Amino acid sequence: MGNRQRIIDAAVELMNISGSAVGTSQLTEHLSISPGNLYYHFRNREEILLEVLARLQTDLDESLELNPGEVLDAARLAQCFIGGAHVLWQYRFFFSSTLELVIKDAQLSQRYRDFSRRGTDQVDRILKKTFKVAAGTIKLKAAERRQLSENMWVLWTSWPRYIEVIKGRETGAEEITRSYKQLTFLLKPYVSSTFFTEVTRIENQMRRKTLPVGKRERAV
Amino acid sequence: MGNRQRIIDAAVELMNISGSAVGTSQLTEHLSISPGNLYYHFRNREEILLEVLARLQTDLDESLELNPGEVLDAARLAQCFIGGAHVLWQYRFFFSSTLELVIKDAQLSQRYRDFSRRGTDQVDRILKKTFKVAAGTIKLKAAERRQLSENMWVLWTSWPRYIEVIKGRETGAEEITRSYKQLTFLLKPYVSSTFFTEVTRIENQMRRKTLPVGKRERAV
DNA sequence: GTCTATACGCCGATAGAC
DNA sequence: GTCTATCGGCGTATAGAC
Repeated sequence: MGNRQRIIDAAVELMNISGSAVGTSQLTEHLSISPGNLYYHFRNREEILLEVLARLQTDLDESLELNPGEVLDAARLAQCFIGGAHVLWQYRFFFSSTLELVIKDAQLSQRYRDFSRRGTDQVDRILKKTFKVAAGTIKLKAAERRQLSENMWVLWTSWPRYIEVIKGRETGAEEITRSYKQLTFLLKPYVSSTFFTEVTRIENQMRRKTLPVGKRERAV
Repeated sequence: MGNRQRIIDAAVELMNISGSAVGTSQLTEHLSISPGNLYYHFRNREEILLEVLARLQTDLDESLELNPGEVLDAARLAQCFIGGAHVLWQYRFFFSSTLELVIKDAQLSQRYRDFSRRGTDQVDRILKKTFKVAAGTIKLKAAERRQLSENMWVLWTSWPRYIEVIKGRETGAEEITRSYKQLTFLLKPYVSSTFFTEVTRIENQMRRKTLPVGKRERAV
């Protein structure tokens, strides 16, 4: 793997550990490369973050983009939310210190706004399909559903760092299940009880799967 | 007002504007005092943040602490959530960069954990009283209510910075109403419709009051 | 309580050799 | 593509005069 990729990986890894203030020197030291090498691959620190954000977008799209005609059952919903939660966990530093990361660069700011908007839209489309298949007794208007989507997006993206700060490190991947549980709880009033039972069943299945195996985490 | 107080105020003010990386030099420059003066009042940067956190706790308690026998109607609930939202807005930098702020100091980390735990508990007590007075058709067990409280706490504290990053600066106080709206939406399924109507009525009242008057904000 | 002066380290970034 | 060497700036913190 080229150094360009390694630098991006290191940025994600170190910022998750130490926070958004991680600098280029720490990256080069961690990778045992020279400052000159880093600045050969990137004009400046913000350009690294632009790449990180692009990768985050790609990774998250993979979990959240639905095929047009696709029918969304509980298993598929779980796949979206659990897959997405993994991605959000991997890039958790970005959501907890967004201002600090983007403040110096107008382009980066705009890209993040687009990213966030897109995320909310994706959640909203998922909810729309969900309610089409498994509507509960309470019906939501489009504006209300949108409100719910935005709440879920903010909660979802904020959850990883919140947990980390509150529970300390070495919490890790088993909290993915928890994130899924908290998120789907917001959905509960608006879906049929059979649908929610299925959603919960998947959660329990997940817990049994991930917990005993232990550290299932990728490079984080 | 003594310089000690002014330093704490400046820390809150500048970190809201520029993020958690604001340093002692920027504080002293902003206040036109010497570095020596700052370090006369505080041993180090973390000690300033400890004071900020203490003030945040005091301010938030004022909005969230209930008298033991107190009955909680919609107006009182709104008072808690709107008053609290003002406080959270004033200290918004703290919730968006908690890790960065707290990571270097074990005491500060612990204090923040306590603060966060206390906040969740306070929200939970408010919900408990609310459901006692205005229970909806869906009943919650204590564990579920707790889940809801934690969701609300994370959403509530994350909301200010989220809005700021997404909508850009100069959004300000009118977003308090929005925060209240998003938060109470989570409550909607679990309270009686008359109670929620009342909650919404207060929101509209607020919007008419705060918007035309414009910048109602205190020193932020 | 407040100041000046200063030590020391880290960070972002560049120049130029290999 | 990668290195060494280096610059200027800023951040935390201290010593000691007033």
